[in-house]
Amino acid sequence: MLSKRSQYALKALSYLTEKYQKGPVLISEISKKKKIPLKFLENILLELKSIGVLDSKKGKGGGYFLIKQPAKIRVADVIRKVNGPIAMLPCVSLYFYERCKDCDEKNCMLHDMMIEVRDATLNILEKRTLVDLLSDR
Amino acid sequence: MLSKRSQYALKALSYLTEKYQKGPVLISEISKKKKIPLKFLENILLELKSIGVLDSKKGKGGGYFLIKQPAKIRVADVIRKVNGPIAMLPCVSLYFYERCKDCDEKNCMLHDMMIEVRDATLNILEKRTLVDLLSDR
DNA sequence: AAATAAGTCTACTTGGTTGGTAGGGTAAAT
DNA sequence: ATTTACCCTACCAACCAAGTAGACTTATTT
Repeated sequence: MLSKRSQYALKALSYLTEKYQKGPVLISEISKKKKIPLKFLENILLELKSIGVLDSKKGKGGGYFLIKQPAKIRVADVIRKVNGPIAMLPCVSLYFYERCKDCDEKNCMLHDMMIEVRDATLNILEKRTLVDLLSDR
Repeated sequence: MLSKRSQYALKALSYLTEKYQKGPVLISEISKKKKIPLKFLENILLELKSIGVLDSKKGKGGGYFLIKQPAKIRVADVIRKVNGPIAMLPCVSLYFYERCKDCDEKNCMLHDMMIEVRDATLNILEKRTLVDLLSDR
């Protein structure tokens, strides 16, 4: 399941996509328009800065804004940052890989099946970008 | 992410698949062979009875055994019982549906994308059965 | 009938995660 | 210097995951 955090992140980013290249947008504005608790949203946006999709300006006239083309910001990357792994098992995760004890990956059928699931999922989430999230309203 | 519970469930069932129609198997045997904490496993097996894939006999010579052909027991159904929803959002879940507030499903692109992900996932997990989990060792 | 084997049931614990909230600090513009 | 707005740290309640403990019930064997 996607966390609230991820859903909020995507909603906020989709709002910023609508306002792309129109100057900084207040956290409070996003919060109000997308019905996201303000302080929670602050925290999420801050985290998103680390994947280089947005930046902020302080002081009057400040706010958040995308610094990357919305069409180049992949849904998968947002989810990975905010939610964590997309795969169903650590041992099949590309970005959060962890070896699994008590299971030889070479001949574990569960492993193989979960790789298939991962690929099918990524095939969708890595092709979709913020632009695909629009017409959301 | 799949819970330990689900992984244990699938491992236990795959062991029972190997022993299909060879009489009851002790929880303690499964526990030892598959390295699953005994009391935790007890609990999981008990829960699995409710989806009608296995039954048990008490007393000496007792144990657990499959009552359905392994080739007809779908991985997806096991996961649903033990782990919960497979979909990434409640509003796109087939078996655990919940309407999402603050998002009109009719024109929420996130919703549509997650339906795609769900279908891609189910296309794999509903086609695979316990038999496909073998050769696991 | 008693002993033993085995699953059943209830309850508890421990640790981590989720979804927040509170409040002061810092930087930038006017 | 004041105001605006993001930054940072800390905290909290509720929930869930993973597992443990122990008594209870049912079935078999002697």
